[in-house]
Amino acid sequence: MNKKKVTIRDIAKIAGVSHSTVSRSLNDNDMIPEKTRDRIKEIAKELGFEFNYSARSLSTSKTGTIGLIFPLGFDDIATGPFFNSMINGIRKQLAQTSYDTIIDFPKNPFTGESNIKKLINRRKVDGLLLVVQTLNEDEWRFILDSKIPTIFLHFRPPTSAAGKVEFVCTDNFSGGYLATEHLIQLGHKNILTFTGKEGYEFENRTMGYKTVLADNNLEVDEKKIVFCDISYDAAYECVKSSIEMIKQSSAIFAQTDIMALGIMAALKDFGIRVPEDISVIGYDDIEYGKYHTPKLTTIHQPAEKLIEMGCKRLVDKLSGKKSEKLQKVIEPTLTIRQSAAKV
Amino acid sequence: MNKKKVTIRDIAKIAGVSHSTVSRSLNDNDMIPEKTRDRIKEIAKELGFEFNYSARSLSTSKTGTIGLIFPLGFDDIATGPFFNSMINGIRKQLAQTSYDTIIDFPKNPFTGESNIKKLINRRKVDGLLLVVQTLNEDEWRFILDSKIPTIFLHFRPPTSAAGKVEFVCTDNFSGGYLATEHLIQLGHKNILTFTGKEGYEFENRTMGYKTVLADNNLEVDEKKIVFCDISYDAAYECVKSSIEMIKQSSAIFAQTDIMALGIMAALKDFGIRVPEDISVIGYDDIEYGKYHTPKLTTIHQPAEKLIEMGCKRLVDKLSGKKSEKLQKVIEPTLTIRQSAAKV
DNA sequence: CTGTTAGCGCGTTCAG
DNA sequence: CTGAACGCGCTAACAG
Repeated sequence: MNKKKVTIRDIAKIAGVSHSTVSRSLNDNDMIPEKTRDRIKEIAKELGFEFNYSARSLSTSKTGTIGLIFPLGFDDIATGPFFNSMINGIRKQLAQTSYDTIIDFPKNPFTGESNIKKLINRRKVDGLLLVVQTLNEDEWRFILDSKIPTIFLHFRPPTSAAGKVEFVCTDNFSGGYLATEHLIQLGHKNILTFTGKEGYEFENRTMGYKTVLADNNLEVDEKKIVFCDISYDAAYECVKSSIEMIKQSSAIFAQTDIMALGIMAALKDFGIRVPEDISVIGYDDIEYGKYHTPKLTTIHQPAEKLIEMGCKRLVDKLSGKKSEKLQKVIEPTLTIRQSAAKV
Repeated sequence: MNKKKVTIRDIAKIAGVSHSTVSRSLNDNDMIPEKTRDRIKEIAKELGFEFNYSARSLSTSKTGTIGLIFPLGFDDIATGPFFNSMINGIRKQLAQTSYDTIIDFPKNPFTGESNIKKLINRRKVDGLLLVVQTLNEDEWRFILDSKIPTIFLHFRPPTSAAGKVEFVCTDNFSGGYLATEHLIQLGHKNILTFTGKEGYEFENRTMGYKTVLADNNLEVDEKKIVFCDISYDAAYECVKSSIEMIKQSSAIFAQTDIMALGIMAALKDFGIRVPEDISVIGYDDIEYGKYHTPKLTTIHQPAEKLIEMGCKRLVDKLSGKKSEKLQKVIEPTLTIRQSAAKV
């Protein structure tokens, strides 16, 4: 068979034209009469020809691949499901284009080297999709200087840089507000929240929690904000250490679904029923929430929409297609199931 | 700043040597005295130089990237956790090398095009890591003809091709045997198994189940093999439709952990206690199994080991390092927790 | 040991 | 409309 890689010159020879004619035909250049183009495409197809992207990149400076920077450490039960479905969503979205996807951690976990800089320097990608929380000064300068099209997905870039950068993320303040408001509307007055120890998204969710409390003339008690690692286990343990306070409350706003699951497991061990004795609302809307008993009421992050917008915009930029600058905060929505009930 | 990409010629000019000397130095060619090499490397580092991989590939035919073919549809609760941790394990393993990773579905979900062929044709990768169940004739020929180094991970290549190909997978027969044997040792005689409707891995697990039953002079009853979709929901429903048979059994071998979880949820709704009334053993050892009540007894798939072996071997092949041909079936192990008990 | 000279495969002027 | 010629950045003979 065709063991040797076929090049445009091979096609040229067969077609009896020069290799530039082949190049033009395959790139749909109007200069070449359609008849010739078709004939050449036909031959190319028969030979199973595809451009050699290395050669092509060298002369066009376009690689035809997008760099997806995606964090490490999300294979655990803590944050896994959400990010897992996110990565698949991105892959699916990109599969609709002709771009290939290089996936990398933000930093090399062994050397600490910045993969963003690496990919740019090696000229391996045309654009970047960043699912990262932070970037250091160095990386910022690099991205900006290199002018490489870049979109932040899910995480919001630092406000100082927000103007220069494109992003699409969800409104965590609004999500926190929404979750707590739902609890209030169910008649709850004494509401605890379990939040993460770090990360602006948690700060914002907590801010939403506080705000809606104040808006409804309910007391905001700092003690009711329980800081805890965002794993199932940690949430489980936190319940134990906060059990007295919990017994005096009628509802808990868990700032991740996984925490909600850990909380509910611990509650069960204490003989506290959900939602009869206490209501629980989560955040993320991971698939598993639907299968839990009781089914988890939660805040839905519109990840699909976010991914679609981000990927489309990046591809538009890369292909020179005009579209609006993307700087968008999407509103999360409330998904009512069974774990939160009237007081 | 250095807005323009720096090339080896720029370095050459600064160092007062020719560009080939720079190339040789940066590639650690012994011909160049170490002193010169160091000086040049120093300059390169200061300028933040990295090779332009397109150019490099064009002359060496090496891209410095590995293609990871990873299936679609594993973002769900059904099979998600296992494959999710697998993808992260591979990423981590590859991060220890200087290879970048292009990730792709086996086929483009929209056009149906083979991404394996695409990546090879476009000359985008040096080697392939295949986490796929099947390959069509066309793809086989392509891989073989192109002589691109390829390793099958997790899934075993069709036996007809097993000789020509390198792979590392786990022994599903042995896993099925192990799981059922554990149940037998606990004194169970009437054992059901919930298996998937398709996939050789399920066939083999079932074969292991049957074999150990026979080895222990226990009846093999085809009715006790419950075929069901491998999702949580499907398993849940299957329990309902098989409830009479279940009531006459004392143990269930669920061929995935997720099915085990669905089964246990359904059992609970029927007021059947695990493991007091019935024992359940799973397969996969997903993280969540540890958090379930009761904690799930299951078969552990040595994914880390498999990944390490596969990635190392591929990198060895790519770098020309001699190492043994990889054609290995790894034994799974039993992880005893709480969901299976003495009869 | 080092510089010069060819390509690698493709895109792109620039003539014709 | 089409072909010849050059260059992208790098590696690899081939001389010196």
